[in-house]
Amino acid sequence: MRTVKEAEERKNEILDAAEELFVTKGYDKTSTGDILDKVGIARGTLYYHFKSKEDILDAMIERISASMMVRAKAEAANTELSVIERIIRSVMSLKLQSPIGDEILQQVHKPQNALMHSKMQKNMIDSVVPLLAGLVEEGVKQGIFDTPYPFYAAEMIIVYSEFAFDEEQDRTQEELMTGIQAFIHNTEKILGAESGSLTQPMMMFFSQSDR
Amino acid sequence: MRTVKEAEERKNEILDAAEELFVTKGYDKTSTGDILDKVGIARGTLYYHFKSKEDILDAMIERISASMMVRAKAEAANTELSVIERIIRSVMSLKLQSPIGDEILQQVHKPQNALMHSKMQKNMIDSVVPLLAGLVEEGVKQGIFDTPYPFYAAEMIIVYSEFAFDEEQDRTQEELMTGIQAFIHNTEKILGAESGSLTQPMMMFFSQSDR
DNA sequence: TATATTAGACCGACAGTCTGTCGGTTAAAA
DNA sequence: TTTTAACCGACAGACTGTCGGTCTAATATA
Repeated sequence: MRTVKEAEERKNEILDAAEELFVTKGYDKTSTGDILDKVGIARGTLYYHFKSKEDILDAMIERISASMMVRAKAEAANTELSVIERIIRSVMSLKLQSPIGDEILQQVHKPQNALMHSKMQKNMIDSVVPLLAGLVEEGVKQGIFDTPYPFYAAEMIIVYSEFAFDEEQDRTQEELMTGIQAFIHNTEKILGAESGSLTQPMMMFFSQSDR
Repeated sequence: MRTVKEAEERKNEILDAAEELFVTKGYDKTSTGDILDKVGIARGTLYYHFKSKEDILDAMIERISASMMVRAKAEAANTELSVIERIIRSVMSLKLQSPIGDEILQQVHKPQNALMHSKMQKNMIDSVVPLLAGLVEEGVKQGIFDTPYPFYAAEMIIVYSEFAFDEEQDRTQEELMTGIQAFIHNTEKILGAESGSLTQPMMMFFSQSDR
């Protein structure tokens, strides 16, 4: 009746269960008991592998974040595309293809999940900003951007996009459209890019991908 | 042995105690029992006035936020100052003179207090952005700014400043200085202001106020 | 091949803490 | 005297993390 597995395997089983529960029910409302039931293990086993509930959350975020960065880095390294295209694709790779489901992400942004949300956000920003900063620098060298602060330009863009395109912000379709236009406009200004130089590739991206 | 008070008075006593505890110990680590002890009332009394612990948090944030907005609005309405000065002073009034203590705010930004932090942030942004947007519009009319999106310009500036000047970001003194310069630069770009037009009043502000 | 040993994985009862409820009590106004 | 708003504290229910002990499978030993 007792199944023994390699630590890594069990850990992943636990993380799988936790991820689904945290994301559907929320972190606070998921009890360690829920995870126990889902995985089919005893209390002691959970705490043998993780030192606390929050430890599970951290590991889960680490896992998600790592897989997202693989995608983003791949997009950023694709030298066949222009710098602007690479920026758009690597930033978008974080928004769209969420590692989990799709609309489930709405749950992440409920006030209850503040801890999960802020941890994911921090983790994401920490890893994406340097990536984007590199692309911006490249753009500056190529003469298509003009800013003395590539890093902080990247930071401001990422931080704001993280906020503005959160599901939590309940804006109408129209507000969202204006918001996107404004975002593009402001981004061009911050990067010191020519007016409209981002609009074109952006539209192309959106028209080729479904949503 | 039993003291009866007006509901409003008790509520404020509870909020006073909660505010100090939440801010020093953190929201999660403060138990309702702690609040009970501090105020010197019984469990039932607390739940007579507030429907849950989170309800207390919300009320507390409402109270803080309201008092902050009074200051910010006063600065924004002071027509003796230039638009740029009013922007600086109203935004700064949120950062500096925190309604609580000073360095205590560090606590607010620990991961534990994610709920409190995000609620305060959301509340703040919701109320400050429209205020700042008004000032930006005024600047556009006066010809010192140039942007087709005053509201979103304001939003981007506030959201980013909220993030960048969080105590949580542990940056060196030097990084902070470059960060501020970059922030000013980017802000000028977003507002379509002349290069350097923000730097001057900003310096003046910092030199006259101690910190 | 058969048996003993060991270490890592696992179990579940339990202590301790916390939130929110509820029936009942008291002080002060009507 | 009655009524009502404020107050009390015991208690139910839930949850997290701990701990002593158990099992399994790999390895060592005979």
